[in-house]
Amino acid sequence: MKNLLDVVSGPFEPHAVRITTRKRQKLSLAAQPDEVLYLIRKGLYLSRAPIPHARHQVLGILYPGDLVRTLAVPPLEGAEIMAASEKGEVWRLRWPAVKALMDERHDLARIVSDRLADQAARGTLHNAVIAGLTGDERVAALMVELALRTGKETAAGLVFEMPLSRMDIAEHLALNPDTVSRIVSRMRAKGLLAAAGRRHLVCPSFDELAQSCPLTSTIARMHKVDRLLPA
Amino acid sequence: MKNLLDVVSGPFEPHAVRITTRKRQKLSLAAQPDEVLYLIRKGLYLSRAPIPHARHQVLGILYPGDLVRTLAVPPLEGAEIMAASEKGEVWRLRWPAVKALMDERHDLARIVSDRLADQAARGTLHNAVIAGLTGDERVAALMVELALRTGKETAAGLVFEMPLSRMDIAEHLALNPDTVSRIVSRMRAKGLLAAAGRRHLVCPSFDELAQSCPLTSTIARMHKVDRLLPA
DNA sequence: TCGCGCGTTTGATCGCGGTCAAGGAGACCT
DNA sequence: AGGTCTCCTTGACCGCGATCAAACGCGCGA
Repeated sequence: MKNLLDVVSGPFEPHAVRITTRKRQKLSLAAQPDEVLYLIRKGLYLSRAPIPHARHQVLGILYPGDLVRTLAVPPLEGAEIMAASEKGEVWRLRWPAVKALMDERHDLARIVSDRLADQAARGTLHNAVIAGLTGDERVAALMVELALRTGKETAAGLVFEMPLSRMDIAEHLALNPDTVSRIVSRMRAKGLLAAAGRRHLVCPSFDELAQSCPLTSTIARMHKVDRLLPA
Repeated sequence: MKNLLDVVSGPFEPHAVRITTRKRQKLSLAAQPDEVLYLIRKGLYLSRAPIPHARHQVLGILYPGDLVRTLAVPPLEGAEIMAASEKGEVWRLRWPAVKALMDERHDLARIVSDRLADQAARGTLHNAVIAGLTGDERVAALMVELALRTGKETAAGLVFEMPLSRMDIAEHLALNPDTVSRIVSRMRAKGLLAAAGRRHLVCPSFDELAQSCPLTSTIARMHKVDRLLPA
C-alpha cells in the first residue's frame, strides 16, 4: 500500500538531492537564484525564523511527507529549517525541475497543491491554538498532535516522541521556556504525562489528555495522516 | 495592464456564481459535497471560526484576488467568511470545475498554486506577529498592512480603510477589545494615527508608524500586491 | 425630538505568564 | 573521579493585558 510519502517521492526521486541531517542541523530558506522545494523524508523538522530584537520563532512542525516551498514561507531574514530528530532525511529539488515534472503529470501537480493546502490549514489551525488557548491548553494541543503523529500503544499507555526541547516548545507555542517547564511539571503531577526515556513521553490516558485541549477534535482530524491520499 | 485579480478572473468567469455582500454577511465554509473555491473580487473579508468555549477567532484577512479553498481551511466547526467592507463581491466555484480548467491550462494551475502559497506565507507571517510581538506592535502591524493595501497619499498623510471593528481587530490579533481600544487611543495620542471619517484612518507619517512594528519590512514585502504576476 | 441600542472608551483591579536568579540533573571529555 | 556545558526545574517577583463595570457617543427609528 502506498503511503503519503511514497506518492510524492517516486516522481521526485531522479531529480532530488538527498540530505541526511543530525539533530539541530539547519537548512537555509534564504532566497536562492531558483526557488527551492524540500520534501521531508524522515524525522521531524522545525521551520524557524528570528524576529528582529527578539527570540526565534518556530513557525511550524514538519513531518515526513511535508513539502516546503520557498514561496510559501514569509521573507523573514534568517528563516531556516532545523532538524529536531536525532537523524533525518530531506530531499531538495529545484523548482523549475518540479514545474517541468508537474507539466507532464497533472496528478502530481494536484498532489503537490493539495499537500501545500493541507499544510496551510495546519498553519491556520496552529494560529488558532496560539491565539485562542491558554498556556496549558497550548501545551496539551502539542502533546495531542505528537501523540497522534508518532504515538504507539503500550501497556503503560500511548508512548510518543518528544524531540523538541523546552526552548523549542516555547518558541513554537509563544510561551517562555520557564513557563513551559512549569506547565509540563503540572501535567506530570496530574498524571496526564510521564517521562519515558530521554526523548519520549507516555500518556497513560489519551482521553484525559484530549479533554485538556478544546481543539483536540480538529487537531485529530488534521493529523490523521492518510486523509489526503489519491484514490 | 492586467492585475492580479484579472489574471485569475478571466478563466473562472464562465463557471463562477457571483455573490454580492453587505457588511457582516457570512458565507459558510462547512464541508460541502464538492470542495468549493471562493475568489475575492471586491472588498475586504475575514475568515473566522469559533473556538469551543471561547470567542470567535479571525483567522485571516482576505483581499481582492485572494482564493479560499475549503481544503486549506482547518475543519473547525462553524468556520465562515465574513464581509468586512460595506459592499463586496465574491465568486464561488465548484472545485471539480476548477480542476478541469487547470488540466486544460497549466498556467492557470500554476497561478492558483502560487496564489495559495502566497496566502500561506501571509498566514505564517501573521503567526509570527501574534506569537512574537507585544500588543502595541501587533496593532501597528495591522495598521501598516492596511495602509499598504488600501492607503492613498493626501496632504494630511496616508489615508486608509479600516473596515474592522474593535472587536474584529481583537479577534484577529489575539487581544481583547478593551485593550485594542486603549492601544489605538495611545497611538492617536502619540500622533501616529488620526480618525478620518467613520471608516477611515489617516497616518500622518508612515515612517513613524513603520518604526513601531519590528516586522514592517517583511509585511511590506508580502503586501506589495503585484509581486506574483506571471511575466 | 426623544429614546433606545450598540459599539467604544476609560478606570480599577486581577491574574497569567514573563523575567530573573539559584540550584539540579545528565552527557561528555580528560 | 572531577570538571564543564547544556538543559531543565523551581522559587520570588513583576508587568502586560484580561476582566468587570460605568459612562459616553452616535446612528436610527418612532
